[in-house]
Amino acid sequence: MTRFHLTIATTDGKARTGQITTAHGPIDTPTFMPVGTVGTVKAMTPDAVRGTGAQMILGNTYHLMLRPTSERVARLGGLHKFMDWSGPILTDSGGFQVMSLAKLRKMSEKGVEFQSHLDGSKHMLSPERAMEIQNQLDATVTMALDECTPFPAEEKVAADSMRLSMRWAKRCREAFVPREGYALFGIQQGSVYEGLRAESSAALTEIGFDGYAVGGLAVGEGQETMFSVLDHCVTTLPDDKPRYLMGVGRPSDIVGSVLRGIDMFDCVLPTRSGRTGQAFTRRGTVNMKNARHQDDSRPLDEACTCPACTRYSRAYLHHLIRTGEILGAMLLTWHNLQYYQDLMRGIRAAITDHRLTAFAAETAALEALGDIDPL
RNA sequence: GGAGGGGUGGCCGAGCGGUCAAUGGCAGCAGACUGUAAAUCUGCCCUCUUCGGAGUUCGUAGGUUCAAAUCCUACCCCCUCCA
Repeated sequence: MTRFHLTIATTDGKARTGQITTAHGPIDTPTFMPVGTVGTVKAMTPDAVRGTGAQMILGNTYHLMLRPTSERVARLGGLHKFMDWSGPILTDSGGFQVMSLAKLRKMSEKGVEFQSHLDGSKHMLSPERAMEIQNQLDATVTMALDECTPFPAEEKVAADSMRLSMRWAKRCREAFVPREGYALFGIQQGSVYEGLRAESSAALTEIGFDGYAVGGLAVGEGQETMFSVLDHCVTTLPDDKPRYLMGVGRPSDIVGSVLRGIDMFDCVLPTRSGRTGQAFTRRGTVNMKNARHQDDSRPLDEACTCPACTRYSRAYLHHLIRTGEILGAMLLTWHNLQYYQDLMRGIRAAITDHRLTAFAAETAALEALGDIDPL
């Protein structure tokens, strides 16, 4: 039987490395999940995504609900089959769109009424409906519907928002249909307030979830603040269940968060940046749009094994990005995802070797260098 | 040879007496991007600047006017049609 569960192999301070067992295969933690909002990791084939070492990807309730609709995906055999991703899939609940599409939705106790950004049609997303959609998508990990509280938020506002998310979390738990190897994650909110985060943890733990996410961070508060929030809010979550920091982040954000007890991450940064010309490398973050790469015959990252680095020059990658060619977006996305997965492998090895603190310092120092001229 | 049309900042192209250092677009130079309304968005883009401004621009040379990219004259180029 493939019961959904986390097995911790080694710990290093608050950090842990191990494996999550799911109905769709194992996930080595800490893990990074590439974002595939509308049923595709943009500019990548599933094989390529898998090839970088990614084991789990994200999909999105809101986007797939509108198009092609969860009912259609279900009819076609579920999201795994539909997009040819046989591994685990986690679907966000639409909670982030509550924030990012704030102008296109109305909140009530019942749920969120979205006005489609595609055609203006109205769609009621209640906790129950969010569970139904994610079930139809056949998500391995279903996320509870929450409100991603914007930053900054007054304590009273953050409290009201968090408590609404907790009431919704309970309704999600009740509506969720348990299946072997599948999971439902609750999402902690509370903005930057320690008391609210603790209250949220207690509420979620009381309800009981298969995993716990930390939401509402990396929304403009800055790394220092995010880390100080994580310092107190992560350990209030059960330590025998996966802990997922939603929407994070830069390499240094990820390592620093692992150091504070996080097991799972997702972020659009490697894919979006890949499409807009920014590459993460072992020599700093490089903007491939810059004219200084025009005649550079060297590889983007000499130590990287991805096709962009092993088969092409910086000059060619620069040319592709410059001319807006699709291949440029593909190659840089590929590279960034490879870099992120290499980073996660490095993190896991560092935990195993009990040297994550040093590893984190190196990552942060590298990022602080910024866009240096490498090699 | 005749009749028209036109020459505007790297390119294309608005403007047609003052509110014009001159709309836009492209190219160029940078920046941003954190549960994706993003192959997107933002800034700069004549020269100098203490960023308040200052100085030179709209084919060339004159002229009219308080004021000209805009009106007049001459000249130099370019395009279209006719012969």
